[in-house]
Amino acid sequence: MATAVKYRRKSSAKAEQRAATMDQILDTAEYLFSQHGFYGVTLKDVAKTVGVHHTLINYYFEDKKKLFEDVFARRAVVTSQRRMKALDDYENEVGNSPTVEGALRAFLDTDLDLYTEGGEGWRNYGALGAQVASTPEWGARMMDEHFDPVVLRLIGLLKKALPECAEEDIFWGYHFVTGALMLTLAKTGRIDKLSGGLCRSDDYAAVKERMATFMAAGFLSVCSRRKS
Amino acid sequence: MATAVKYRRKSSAKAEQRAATMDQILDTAEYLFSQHGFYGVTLKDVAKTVGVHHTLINYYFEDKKKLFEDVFARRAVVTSQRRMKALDDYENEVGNSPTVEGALRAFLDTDLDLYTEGGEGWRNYGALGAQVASTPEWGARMMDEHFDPVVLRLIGLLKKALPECAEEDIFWGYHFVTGALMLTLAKTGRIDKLSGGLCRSDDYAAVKERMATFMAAGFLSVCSRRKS
DNA sequence: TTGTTCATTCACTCACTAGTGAATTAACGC
DNA sequence: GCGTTAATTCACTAGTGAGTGAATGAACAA
Repeated sequence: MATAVKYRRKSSAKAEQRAATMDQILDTAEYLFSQHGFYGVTLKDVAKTVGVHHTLINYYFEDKKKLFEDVFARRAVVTSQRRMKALDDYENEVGNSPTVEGALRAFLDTDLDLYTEGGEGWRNYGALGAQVASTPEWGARMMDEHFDPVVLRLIGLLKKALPECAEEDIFWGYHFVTGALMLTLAKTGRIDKLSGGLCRSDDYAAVKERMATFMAAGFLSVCSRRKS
Repeated sequence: MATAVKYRRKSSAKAEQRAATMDQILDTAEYLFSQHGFYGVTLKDVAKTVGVHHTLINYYFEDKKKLFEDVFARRAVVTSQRRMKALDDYENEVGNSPTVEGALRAFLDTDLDLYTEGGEGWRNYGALGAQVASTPEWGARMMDEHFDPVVLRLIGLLKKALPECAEEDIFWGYHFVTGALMLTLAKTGRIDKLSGGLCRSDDYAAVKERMATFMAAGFLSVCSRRKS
């Protein structure tokens, strides 16, 4: 680039305002999309909740679809990187002998912690992700785009932990794991009613306590069965 | 997919015509809702696909919401009763000593068979159910309304099979099971890409082969851990 | 044959949707 | 202070949504 681009220090007031408004829009859209889906939310709904004119959303985000994708992408990169790092750390720790439960813990517990500690925004994002994941329309595509690398990393570790296991069994096992995780993040309140209040949809700690153990046993049983 | 042809059998009674048209509308709506969700489908979309005027849908079904609920309810009763019967049969067979895997097989395999053998309509319904299950808006409510009895029946059996197990563990275990089942029925095509074609989203037989075993081991591991 | 019933369409209404381009307002940088 | 730039709103467009009540026309019952 021959032209000297002048990177002026953005005056804080405007830049801050811009960032703040965009964040508010993203947060609100995230929440509303997580409750009603893409088509169930209008730009006016979002604008009204934020307290700005609805065309401001077109000003900041190309169009509605772009807004949706930006909402999704914003946190996808965070959770993806976090889990990737957790898997790296785990592998560095155990070298060539990972266990199924260890790998699953690196993957699942890291994420569940994020949703536990990340505040309302993260919880809304979880619900959005869960909905996206079970939507044929763009579900698969968006999950692929954002999460394939981490997932394949996990699967690599699982293969190492279960060297005799058929690949299909590992993929189906992973499929069961995501299904369970997604329903957890969906936070629909169903388990609350079903259990008469004994369990709570938003009790990620309870899930963390059980999930990796539960799923690890599942992997082992299916793989050993098929080996014989 | 759906043929836009009106089958006007001269000899058929009006009642038959009525039923046929309503079924076509239900089938089409079922498919479209399963792909795009409630708000992602317009009555015109449905009407156009069926090949009738869009106001005919208001004639047969009070309004859009009622159509959606009718679509959902139509097959909910079938799968619910089928699984209920399977659980009854299983209990009659094994009396007072059910196993976790046995109970899960009665519940899961019966349903997976239905989706395998039931044709396109059932597969669309499965995808719809999966989407509904992870939607906070009405998800929990609709699942509660239609499936609570069977689910509590299953949970009763699981408690019998695991008398020492903490109730929370059983509920969370069931939660994992549904999550996995729902993602299966969602049929998003994600596992296909992820596994490089090794596994196929619509291969319910593959799921049936693994799921009950996998989940039963999960229950056992979590319950035994907590007992100690 | 005729009058009735009912599936189906038609002509509209009213509200709302996403998006655009011009206008306004406030903050910057000089 | 002054011209510039960016945030925000305003006035509109063009199109779509669900739903209603009247009209059509075919089957049916007498």
